[in-house]
Amino acid sequence: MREDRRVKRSRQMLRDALQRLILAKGYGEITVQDILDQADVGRSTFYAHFRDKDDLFLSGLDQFRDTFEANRLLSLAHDAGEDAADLTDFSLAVFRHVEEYRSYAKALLRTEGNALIMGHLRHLIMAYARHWIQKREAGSGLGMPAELLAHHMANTLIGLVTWWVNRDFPYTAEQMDGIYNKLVFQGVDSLVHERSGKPAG
Amino acid sequence: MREDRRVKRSRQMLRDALQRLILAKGYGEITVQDILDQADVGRSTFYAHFRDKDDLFLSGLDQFRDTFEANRLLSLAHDAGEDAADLTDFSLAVFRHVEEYRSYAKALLRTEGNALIMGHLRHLIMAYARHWIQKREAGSGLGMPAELLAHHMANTLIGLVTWWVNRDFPYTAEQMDGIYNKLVFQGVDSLVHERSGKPAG
Amino acid sequence: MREDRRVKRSRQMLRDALQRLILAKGYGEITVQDILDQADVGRSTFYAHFRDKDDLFLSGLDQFRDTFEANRLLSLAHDAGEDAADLTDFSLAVFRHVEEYRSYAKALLRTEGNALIMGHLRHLIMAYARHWIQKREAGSGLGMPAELLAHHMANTLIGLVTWWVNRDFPYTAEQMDGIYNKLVFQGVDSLVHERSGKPAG
Amino acid sequence: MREDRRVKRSRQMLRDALQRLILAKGYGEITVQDILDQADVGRSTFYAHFRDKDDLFLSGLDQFRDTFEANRLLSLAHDAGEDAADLTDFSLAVFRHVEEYRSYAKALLRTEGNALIMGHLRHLIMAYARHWIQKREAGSGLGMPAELLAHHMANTLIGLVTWWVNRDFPYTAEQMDGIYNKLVFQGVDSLVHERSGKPAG
DNA sequence: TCCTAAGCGAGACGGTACGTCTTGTCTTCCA
DNA sequence: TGGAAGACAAGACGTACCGTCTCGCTTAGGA
Repeated sequence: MREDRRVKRSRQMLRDALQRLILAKGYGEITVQDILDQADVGRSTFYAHFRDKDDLFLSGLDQFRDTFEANRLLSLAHDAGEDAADLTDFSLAVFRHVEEYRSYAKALLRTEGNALIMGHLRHLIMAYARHWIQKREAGSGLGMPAELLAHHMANTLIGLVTWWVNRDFPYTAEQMDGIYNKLVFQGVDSLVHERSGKPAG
Repeated sequence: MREDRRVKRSRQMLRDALQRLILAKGYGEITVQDILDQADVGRSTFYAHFRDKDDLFLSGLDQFRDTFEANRLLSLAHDAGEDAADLTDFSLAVFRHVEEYRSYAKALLRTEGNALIMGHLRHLIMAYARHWIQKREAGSGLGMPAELLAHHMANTLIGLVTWWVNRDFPYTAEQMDGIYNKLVFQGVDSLVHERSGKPAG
Repeated sequence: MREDRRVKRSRQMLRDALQRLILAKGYGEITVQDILDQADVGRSTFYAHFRDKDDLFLSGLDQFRDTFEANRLLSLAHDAGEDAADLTDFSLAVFRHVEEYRSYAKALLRTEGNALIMGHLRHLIMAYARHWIQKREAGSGLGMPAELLAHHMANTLIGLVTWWVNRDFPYTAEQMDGIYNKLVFQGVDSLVHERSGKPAG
Repeated sequence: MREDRRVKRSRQMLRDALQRLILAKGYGEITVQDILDQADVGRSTFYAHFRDKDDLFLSGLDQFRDTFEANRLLSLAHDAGEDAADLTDFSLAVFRHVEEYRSYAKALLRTEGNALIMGHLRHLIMAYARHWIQKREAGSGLGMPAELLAHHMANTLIGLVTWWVNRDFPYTAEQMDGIYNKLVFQGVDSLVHERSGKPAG
């Protein structure tokens, strides 16, 4: 009976239901019963597959990440010979991805913060940041732990995305990525001292 | 009968109870009943004074902020003629304050995130950031909204504090403040002495 | 706040609700939620007062017993000088009581058996039986443990009542009591006028 | 696949599993899932063969009855010419049978009452009682319906067995049968008026 | 000093959601 | 292709908290 396809179906129906509900009322307001009704699934089925609402959400997030990753690598396929998993590409991909799913992103941030997703996202982003740092670090001290740096880079990206989403996307993804790079790599001083008109498009 | 002094006493007992409980089990695990027991106060009294647990917590936070602010200004009293409320001083004061209340800070961060306090803190810090920005901005465009910048500066400070607390204070407050200033004002590039191949966003 | 009268009221409302429901659908089919709805009481209130449905039912049974006992003694008040709590009177009182609450009795027996009430009833009746036995036993061995006898007398009463109720009361209470006395005290042989060939066990 | 022998095997495995579980935890505490696990059988298999737990139990009971009946007749084989199915013989056979399976009997009575088995047993016993009554009744009125009498005779037997089992078999089967006959046929009065030492063995 | 409105503790209450459990049906796989 | 495995819907259970409420007792501050 290996891998009954009903199982996969149930799990997906639950994920879809949750997603719909997030758009409709925001993550925090959703009860397990809501999900059950929306997915037309029995209570025991839910708990057979997921520990709780967060677990379900995270499982969706994993799928999301896979999709994101696939898209990102695909879009960089032509970039042969180069290391595709560069942080820059990564941050831009993040902004673009968020832009693509704007309404979902807005719904997720409805409840200011959502420690769950933020923690998860940070972990994910930090992996890329660590990678980038390792490449640059070679032979030279950083003056601070790589971990702290990775933490900072991830935090900044998340912070900008949050701001961007909450303000209803006042810039393009490319502009946001420009801002991100400036803030993280050059710092605030570079803004004050230079005469700059607009963030580089 | 206005301003029965029992009122003030009840409120303070509740705040103290919450604080003790935060140290004991972390904010998230505390129930209203816990607070009632700890403060030896009736349920109706609690709800007469505070809307809910968060409200009580925030009321404590306001007190905290006042204390913090008083201390900070006091410690800068000698600094006559200068604007004491400078951001630099501010960030250092934050690190020092957190250091002073390390166990409380750790307890608060036990539940990764705590959107409530973080949101509140960000607002507070952003006020200082806005002030700083206004001073530097004079006459020169920033290339991005001051609000975004303030957001970033607050976020970074919060991020560093969080990292610092979770890693159990591996640096002094002064070192952390140095890191903060470097990351925010000079950016990551300044750390990497070999010119990184980072292309302009 | 001693003996908050709300408490008594809640408990009584729950008991009444259960009684109504027993009449309506039989004990076995009733869910806690049914009771809550019927009594217009919150779930937590229910569980604050009773462990579960059976507990509620038994609490009602206790009331019932008190009423029964009060009535019985009252109706025997004139019978001065004699011991009113005689088993004979008791069995008749039982039949009469059951007759008075016929519909309730029928509802209770809907689910053949109901070990809960039967066990409880047996205990109650055995108390009377023990009393009767003690009076007769004086000085003469019974040939078997008094407990066994009490058990038997109670069982027989319950059995007759059950049969009577299930057959829809084909006799009067007085007739049933006569049958009960004959079966228990004289035995089956007394019914069969031809001397049966029954060999001694 | 005529009468697939798997079918018979499955049915027997389920019956055995139930029996083991009854000994282990008492009938009432057993869930269908317990049986499935114990029998190492799938859920659908169970429901393919039995309506529910009671059905399975009853099917085992039928087997049991057949065994009982076979034994009883066998042990009376020499008694040619007489009607072997006499009630007296029957009651004694019951006590002996129960004695033989004492641990199983105890397990079954763990949950005071068990309306299911009791109802079933009563039906069975009543058949014998009816038979006995018919023989004695010839030509003489009983003063009460034969059904009621049969009910009473069955009830009493069950009651005694229950008491016997719950008290851990304080008498021999023969002694119990003596008590049974005395209580049912002579009645309680006979105990009080006669000077008797011990129930007739 | 009295007395009176408020503050207060105690905790009952209705309500909501949870995660667990068990049942009997239904779908899929496999021999 | 028919039987076994087990996924599933349904829904009851008892628990945990919440925020509202109803009590009487105590107590402070104005008369």
